[in-house]
Formats: sequence, structure tokens, C-alpha cells
Amino acid sequence: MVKKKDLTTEEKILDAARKVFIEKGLDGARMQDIADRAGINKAMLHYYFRNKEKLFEVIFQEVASRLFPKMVAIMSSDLSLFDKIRQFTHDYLETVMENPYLPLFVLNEVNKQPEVFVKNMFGNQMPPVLILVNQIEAEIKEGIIKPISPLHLIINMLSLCIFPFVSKPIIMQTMNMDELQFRNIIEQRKTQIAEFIIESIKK
Amino acid sequence: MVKKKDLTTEEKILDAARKVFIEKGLDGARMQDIADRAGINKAMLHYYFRNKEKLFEVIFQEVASRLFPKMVAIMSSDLSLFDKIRQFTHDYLETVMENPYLPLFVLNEVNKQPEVFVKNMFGNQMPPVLILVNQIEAEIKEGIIKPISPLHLIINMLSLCIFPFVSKPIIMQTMNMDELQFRNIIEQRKTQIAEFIIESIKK
DNA sequence: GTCTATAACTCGATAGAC
DNA sequence: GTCTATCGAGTTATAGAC
Repeated sequence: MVKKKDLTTEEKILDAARKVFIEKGLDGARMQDIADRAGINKAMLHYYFRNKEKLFEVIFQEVASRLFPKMVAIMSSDLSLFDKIRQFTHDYLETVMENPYLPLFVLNEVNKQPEVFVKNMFGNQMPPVLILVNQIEAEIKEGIIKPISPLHLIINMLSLCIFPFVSKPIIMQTMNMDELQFRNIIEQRKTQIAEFIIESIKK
Repeated sequence: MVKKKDLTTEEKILDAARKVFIEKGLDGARMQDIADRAGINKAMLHYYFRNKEKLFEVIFQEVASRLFPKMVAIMSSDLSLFDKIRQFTHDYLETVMENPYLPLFVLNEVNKQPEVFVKNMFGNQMPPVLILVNQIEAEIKEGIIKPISPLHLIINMLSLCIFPFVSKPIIMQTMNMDELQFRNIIEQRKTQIAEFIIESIKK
């Protein structure tokens, strides 16, 4: 196991900042809190990252770029629609299960600054969602799946993947669940979501 | 139309506070901002609600109790499962479309204080979700629907309803949508979600 | 009840020694 | 690079006149 001692100061700061920002959000996070968890002095935060906003920006970019590119790649791949759905849902749940609080964190910040986000994520290239839209339309035409609005289908898939994490505390509390049981539910969903969707659209 | 003049000071404060808290969250909200939007002095906020936290608590309870009881009633009603799904999805989307930012607001605060929330919402009575679980199990036994985990089915229904609002800015930006187009999508989903679910579970 | 003025405090940021 | 000490802006909260 890697101890704190082995990390550079910069790494210690980033580790602490990631935790605090994800837990508290930009407004709720305290530089003192980050410094304490990193085991260093508050002044060091400014020495390395100049100010709170810059530090947050680094964390957000790091987190978002860990989350999106993989999914975009699947959406743009040349798999059949059914296999795409299977792989996307499976991989997404696997990725996020390691950091269940990431989705809410990202959604919050995107809601506060919508324009900035999308620009940074996709640049000027055609959003990969459109590729998927085209594929869905094609498979409808070929008679592989029932007619359905591509946009709704995509929203449905994302909803089924992401929402359980966003509502994790509600699910756990109302169903009297512990952490392990929640992991189990997600584990089941890795295959169930795809089945659920495909069952609804297959001919 | 009702003018500000006709409202009591307390109502003016609550209206302003609701907007600001929902938009900025507890940490991001400023008492000065609330006072300005209410058209009164900052000191009045404390006169009526003692402090920021107390004011927030009032708003949160008010918002949550506007959102949940109706849904709970549908879940506990004696409709058939298919009709329940149809009515729940339709009514939920209708209710939330008036305040698209409510879900994220509620989810955020629940994530920060999970225990408090569920206690306040359901008290000691059996969570209405369990009633729905029983009904789903019964309809599976009767052969009306395919075997499916009741819990997953409920999570799926909630996901499909709520997530589009939570990810509103992402959807709008990536699909190049304006406010009206988004409303249209939600309008379509009022019937599409139920169809999508039923198509997947019907025999 | 409502206002002005200000106290009390939190927190991000900086200065400066080592 | 790292620390201690402190500043100063911004915010919540209160005192006190009307």
C-alpha cells in the first residue's frame, strides 16, 4: 500500500481536494479542510494552485476526463446497437461504482456553468451522441428494432445508468440497505439494464 | 396577477428564499441576495426566521412535501400495475416541469443529510415503496408480467422520470436545444416512459 | 415591524521568516 | 518548499432607533 509519505506535496493536495470538493461542492469546500486532510499547511495550497477556483478547476477536469472519454469511445465504436447498449451500461456502472459520488458532483457543476462544460468536453467535434442517433435511426429502418425516438432511447439509457448513484442515499434509506447490498444492486444492473432496454425495443 | 404588494413580508421572504436556495444551494445562497429579491431589508430575514439554516429548513420541507405526498399516494393506490406506472410517470413529469430544478436541489440536500431526510418524509409508517414491491411480486405470480426484480423496476421508473431534469443542461447543450424544445421532450415522455417500461415487462 | 449601522466571525489570500 | 502570523473582504447576525 502507498503511504502518504511517498506522495509529493502536490499529489497529497490533489487527493485531499478531490475528496473535499466531491463531498462538499465548490461552495461548501474549505481550503482549511483540504489542507488538514492533506496533512500540510493552508499556505501550500496557494503556493501550488494559486487560488481555490484554480484548484477546483484542476480537480473537475481530472474527474470529468476520467469519466467521459471512455463512454464517448463506446458510443462511437462500430458495435451493433444491442452490443453497444450492453457494453456502455456495463462499463459505465463499473467505472462509477469506484466513485459513486462522481455523477452528482459533475451534474451540479454542469448545472452552474453549462456552457463552459460542454465546450471543454467535446470541443468543436461533432458530439458522439449524434453518431449514436444515426445508428439508431438506421437500425429502425432496417427493421432490427421497433420505431422509437433515438433521443428518448439515449436519455433512457443514461437515466438507468446514472440515476441510481445520484439517488443512492434515498435508495439505501428507504430500502434499509447497507453499502454491500447497494454494491450488489449495481452489480445486478450491469446486465439487467441492457436486458431491460433491449426487451423494450427488440422486434 | 398577484403583485408583490399583496403578499405579507413573510411570504415575500419565502418566495425569494425558495428561488435563491434552489438556484444556488445552501452554501451558495446569500442572505443579502434573498433580501434584495424580496425587496426588504436583510435584518427582516432574521426577525422572521432567526438564521439562515432555519430559513433553509423551512424551504426544504415545503418543497419536499410538495413533491412527495402525491407520488406516495399513487404508489399506495389500488390501480393495476400498468395504470400505476402510467399515472405515476405522467403526474411526476407534470409536477416537476413547473420547477425543473427541484430534483437536483432535493437530491443534493438528501445526499448531505440522508438520515434526517427519510425520517422527516416517512416517519414511522411503512415506506410506500414496499406496497409497490408487493404488488409487483403479486402480478409476476399471477403471470401478468415477466419476472423482474421489483426493486430494479421501481428504480428504473424513477430513473426515467427524474434523470432528464437533473441532466437538463447537458441534454440541452449536447443536442443544441432551447427551452421550448426541452419542454417538448418532457411532454413526449409523459406517455413514452410508461410505454417503454410496459413494453419491457409485459408478457 | 422595519430600518440603519455595526458587531462578530468565517475564510481565502498574502507577507515574510526559515 | 514550508511554515506562522495576519490581513482584509465578504457574510451572518445583532443592537438599537423609529
